[in-house]
Amino acid sequence: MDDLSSALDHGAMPDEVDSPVKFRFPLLLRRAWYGLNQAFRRRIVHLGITPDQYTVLRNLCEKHMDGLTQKDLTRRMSSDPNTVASLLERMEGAGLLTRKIDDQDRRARRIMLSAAGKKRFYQAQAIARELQGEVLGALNGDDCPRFMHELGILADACREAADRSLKGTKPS
Amino acid sequence: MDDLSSALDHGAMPDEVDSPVKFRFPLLLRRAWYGLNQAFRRRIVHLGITPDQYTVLRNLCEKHMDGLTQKDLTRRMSSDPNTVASLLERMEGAGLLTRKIDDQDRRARRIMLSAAGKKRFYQAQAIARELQGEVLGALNGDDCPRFMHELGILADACREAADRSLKGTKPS
DNA sequence: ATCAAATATTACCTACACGTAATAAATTTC
DNA sequence: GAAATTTATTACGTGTAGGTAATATTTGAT
Repeated sequence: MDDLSSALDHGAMPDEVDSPVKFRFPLLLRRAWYGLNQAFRRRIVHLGITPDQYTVLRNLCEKHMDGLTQKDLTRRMSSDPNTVASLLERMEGAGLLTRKIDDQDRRARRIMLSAAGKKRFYQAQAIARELQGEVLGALNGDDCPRFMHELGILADACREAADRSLKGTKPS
Repeated sequence: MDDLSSALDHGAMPDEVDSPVKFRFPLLLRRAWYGLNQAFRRRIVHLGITPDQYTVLRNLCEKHMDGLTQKDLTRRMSSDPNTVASLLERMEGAGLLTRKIDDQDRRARRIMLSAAGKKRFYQAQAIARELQGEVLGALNGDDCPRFMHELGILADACREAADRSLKGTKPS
């Protein structure tokens, strides 16, 4: 067809040879994550929060009465400082939390849940649990712990790959 | 502390009782997806494309010489018509593909990969395969097929939950 | 043929992901 | 203890997720 593909020796090589479409990890991961996220978003839209905002609320609510810094939150959410900053800005505007300069480290800001934020969290948590139950119900209960263990291994491998890819692109 | 939490009977109920943090599905899924996406983005940035653009290229390249409509692409990517539209607009501007009105249905636009797009895809595909190999290497090879099968089941369950959540919010 | 309903896409909006650069405060180094 | 480095955050930019509404074309009912 063209000289470009032949230059790379990729005439008409289907990808399915070594990994059938239905089993490719990135595809399945994307499908699962987008689906779960969308389902949750649609179910909590009436609470005026998004899935990511719920993640913030959950992290703040889980035995962190002294609050968290944005850095802590960023790490716990597998997220990014920039994203977390704007997320918290919106949530502060909505009255779900407060940000105050940390006493020990005046560079950092300590995030504390407001009463309204706590209430909103528990409302959404009931919905989250219901949804999680529906989804995990599709799996044989006995297989679940092992599956989650393996997903955890892969999640760690993904994060490590991301960290490795930051500098030097791939240290062989 | 406040009257709001007591009003919902949620004094200080830790979430870990029925599902340890390390095993919660949404957390693991988020961590895996963000990590994988970030790793891939960092490894292909020099090619001038993003992971989502790669997904477009892959779908167009996989035995669809007659092209796909945006609707087709949207479904195959587990994505959204709006997102796909702007994605394709950028990619068309970058010369990776062309959009022309479909002959059979003049509402639709048929997307065709350009030679440059095809070349870019094969360059990125090598990187994608390498990355996938690194990540899946963390898992015992024997466990892989079963894991992928189960992940597929959950992915389907997530999508179905999302579809169910569109109308009626939750048909009880 | 005509009008109503369904469908593919675009336009516009808000929220998030994440990169780079700037700012400010802490820590290390000399 | 002042200067250099590290670290937490913000400011700003591009790209993606996805909602609503508008537009255009096709399909279906009359």
